[in-house]
Amino acid sequence: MGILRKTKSVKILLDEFEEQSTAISAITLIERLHLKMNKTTIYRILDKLEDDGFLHSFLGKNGHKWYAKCSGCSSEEHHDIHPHFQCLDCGKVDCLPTDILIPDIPNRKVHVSQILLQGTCEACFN
Amino acid sequence: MGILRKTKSVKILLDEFEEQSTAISAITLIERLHLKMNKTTIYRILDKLEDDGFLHSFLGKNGHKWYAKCSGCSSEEHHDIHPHFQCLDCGKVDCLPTDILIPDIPNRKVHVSQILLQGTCEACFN
DNA sequence: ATATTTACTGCAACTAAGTTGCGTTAAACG
DNA sequence: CGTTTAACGCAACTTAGTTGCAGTAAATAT
Repeated sequence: MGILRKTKSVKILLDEFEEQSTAISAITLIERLHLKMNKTTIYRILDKLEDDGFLHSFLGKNGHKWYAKCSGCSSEEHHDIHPHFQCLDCGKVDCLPTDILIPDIPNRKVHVSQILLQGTCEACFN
Repeated sequence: MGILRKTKSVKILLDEFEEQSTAISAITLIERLHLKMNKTTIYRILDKLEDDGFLHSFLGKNGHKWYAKCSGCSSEEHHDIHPHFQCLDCGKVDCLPTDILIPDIPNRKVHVSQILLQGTCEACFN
């Protein structure tokens, strides 16, 4: 049901995503903010921000949860199904604007696609 | 370092994948075989069968580990990077022969791609 | 066929990400 | 300022997967 009150904790988390355009894992946030708030709070707020269409989540390598800002989503619909790129050197995860074409598959209907690419990122490439 | 001895447990696990062409999650195998072997053994054998190039693994929804037979892989190289399809109705997961084209991404080098499609499968479609 | 070696197994205890219940705190609003 | 209740912190839990170690059983040698 999304965020109802703009608490101190909510503001702190929003700031984290404002400062950084890359995706952030729940684990990273828990480490980074453990003096400021409890991990339960972090998970609950992330959940709600996702419901609100402010963040979207996906699973990185190891099946751990990552969050990144949405662009143009609402609480009604998430329409930012894009691939994510995780750098195997520095671990950074970005959203890729690139669209990957999912071909039609006979007798199946694809609703969701989760694409995680792994390799070497811009910064680590040089 | 792969399988060295063809034990009873190894044979039982190989049979599971022989009988079924779809992917099987580690959790399912643990449930299904808990009278025949310990979960530690299951995880260890699956690991080794993957090293051997007999199985490949990937993460399903929830980040849980799934395994499926390889076709034409060796202990040197896995070259069956294909998309996987998980049915949201029955939960079944298949390997898709379809190739999905990963476009070149400026200043990044893609090494691995993990594509999980979710939707409605053949059987649940009708 | 029996003995020896050591890879493999089972068990119990652990790790770590994420969840739940509940009593307390602090936003929001009259 | 007082009341309401959403949100918080804490501790305890859940569960997938891992680790260490002593005992078992494949494979190989005798």
